[in-house]
Amino acid sequence: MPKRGETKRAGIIEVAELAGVSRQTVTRAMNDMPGISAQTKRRVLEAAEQLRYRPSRFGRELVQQSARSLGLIVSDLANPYFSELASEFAKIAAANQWALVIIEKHPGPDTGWEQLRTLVGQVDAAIAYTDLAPHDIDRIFGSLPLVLLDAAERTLNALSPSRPRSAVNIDLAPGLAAVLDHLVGSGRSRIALVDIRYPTDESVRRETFARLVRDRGREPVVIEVEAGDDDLLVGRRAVQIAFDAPHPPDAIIAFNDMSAFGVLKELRVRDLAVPEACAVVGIDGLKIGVFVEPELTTLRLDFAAFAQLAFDEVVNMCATAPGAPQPPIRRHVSHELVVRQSG
Amino acid sequence: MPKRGETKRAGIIEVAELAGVSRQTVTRAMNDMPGISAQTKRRVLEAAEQLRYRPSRFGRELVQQSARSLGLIVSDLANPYFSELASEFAKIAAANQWALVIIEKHPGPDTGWEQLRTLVGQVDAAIAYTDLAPHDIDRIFGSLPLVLLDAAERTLNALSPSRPRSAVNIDLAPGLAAVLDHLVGSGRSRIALVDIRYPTDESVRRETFARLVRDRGREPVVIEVEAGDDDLLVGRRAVQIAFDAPHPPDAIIAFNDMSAFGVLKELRVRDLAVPEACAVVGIDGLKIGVFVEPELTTLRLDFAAFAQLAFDEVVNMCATAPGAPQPPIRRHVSHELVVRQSG
DNA sequence: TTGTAGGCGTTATCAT
DNA sequence: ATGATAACGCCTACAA
Repeated sequence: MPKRGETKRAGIIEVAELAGVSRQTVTRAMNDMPGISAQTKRRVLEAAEQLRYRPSRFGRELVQQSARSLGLIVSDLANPYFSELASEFAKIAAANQWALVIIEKHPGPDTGWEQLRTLVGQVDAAIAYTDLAPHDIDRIFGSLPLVLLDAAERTLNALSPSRPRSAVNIDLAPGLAAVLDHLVGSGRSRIALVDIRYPTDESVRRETFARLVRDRGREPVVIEVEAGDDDLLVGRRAVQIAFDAPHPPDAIIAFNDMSAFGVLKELRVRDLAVPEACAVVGIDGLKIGVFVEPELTTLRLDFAAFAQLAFDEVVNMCATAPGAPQPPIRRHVSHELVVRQSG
Repeated sequence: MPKRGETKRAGIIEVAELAGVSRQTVTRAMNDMPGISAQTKRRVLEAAEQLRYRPSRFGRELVQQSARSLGLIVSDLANPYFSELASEFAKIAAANQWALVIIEKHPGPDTGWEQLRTLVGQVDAAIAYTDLAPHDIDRIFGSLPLVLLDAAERTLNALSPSRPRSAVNIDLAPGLAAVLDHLVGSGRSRIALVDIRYPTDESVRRETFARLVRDRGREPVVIEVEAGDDDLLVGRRAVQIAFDAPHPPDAIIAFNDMSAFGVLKELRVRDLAVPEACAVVGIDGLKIGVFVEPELTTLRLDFAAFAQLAFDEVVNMCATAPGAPQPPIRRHVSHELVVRQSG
């Protein structure tokens, strides 16, 4: 029964009738299969064209048991961090004949909960970069294979153990150590970290940073900034806080590249030369880091490798028999220091 | 017959048997439908959980005739222009319960032709921002409803008229007129347009620009640059060309924001003050336009409106009966001038 | 080269 | 409240 107003689309049967052949012959023609004469094939394709026939995904996928649709949940695709990552997933997914379904889940308590469930229902596995609570994760994804990206330890530990859940996390310590060596080596003494306060936060960054700085005989400075919609403003705010205080830093490691751009901007507004008066280092290695002046020194994440790890794990989970145990896999990636002009 | 190594996923029948009920009762429990006792429902859900049961999309969609999967083809999702656009599509699609499938088709003759067909087969309609030849469009999309974004007139005219094809194009003239009024009004006399040469190009930009400039009693300057992988370099190259020539411009309208960033950068390298020595105006209105120094004056495109037009047209095409005529719809969007610091 | 039969997993309809 | 039956549209296997 066609829905209101819509006429039913032509099916394989109509095409078969119009072409005067069997359904099977239509299948052969449409899918470039052998065992059909050129003439019959042409007649069938003409009939299909005339009826605007297109094989139904549903019927086809049902019988072929395809299951190659990957959901990627990010908070905001307009954020270059997520779009660069999504771009890598697009390449990897395409190379493996998976469709990549992008789902935006903007931060906030219960924004579009039902919507999310609907979208997730269209997908055979998912990769999520989000700060959803463990409880919500279980409710939304059910027993769908899911790989979490850069999730808080606390979240991971609270996940239902019977569900297929893995994770790829970012290990900040090695990169941070490399930056600190670089900054200390170039004579910086008051090194600050911009740390955005998130509700789900764990302060693990702060502690790692403080330890690493002390290891190098310097005193750590942590600039705490409230999370905002706009990381650019977060960066500017960080500079305001740090430079309105008694002992301003001579090096700033931003929370990420986006906030580093804000740091650069506010320093320029205050006529503080970068890197002479203050070095600035970002985290992520976004492509637009070379757009600004001076070009941003940063800890680059290998997005392609990051995405590949997650994708491999998804495929792995999908291939595991449902009865077999699904030990949650934990993988890690870390950064590489890219020294440019800002530090 | 399960594929190599993989065990068949639990189906509704297994769940029904384990719970000791009929398939229909399982359906009722899984979908929160009425007509089931709380106790039975709980028993069924437990059985489902135990078997890691998840209703098959294929079976479900087959019987429900869903057809709510939208493909978005872009050349490079890591390019902020496309990701900001894609982000709007994600919001619109989600609000209408469509899944958004992102497909990257990087420029180049026959890169992943078969791959593209496979992906397109997973989708019920598509929106494409690409410079594919009309011939390839017909072969790849067949009779799939398709909306082209900012396609060349030549391409549109060559499309097979029997296929459901519409288009939303960008009308540059109104925005360009606004910029020129602004630049002339602030005393600029040698106004240049950076024009990237693409293979499929039509030089329509150049002509519109030249006409509008002459209308205002100034002499147009067109800086032609070969297309490259990197719009930033294109912008820098444009400045090199223009300022190594006898009469450099005092205002540059870049091909897009990304190349405008390159223009800004090269001007800074040459110690030319912006906007004093040379005004710079971008096109697109990307969010990162406020990240650079000085902030970029630009012609902003309303991405949300652009996407909404395309989406509405897709829905419209899908709702049209296959027998009914499908007159190709052509819609247009234009820019709004956003004056910031660079011009 | 072509046709026939069967089943993929689900939901809708109708009967109990 | 629950169950039996019939599609949904397609492809694989086999028969002609």
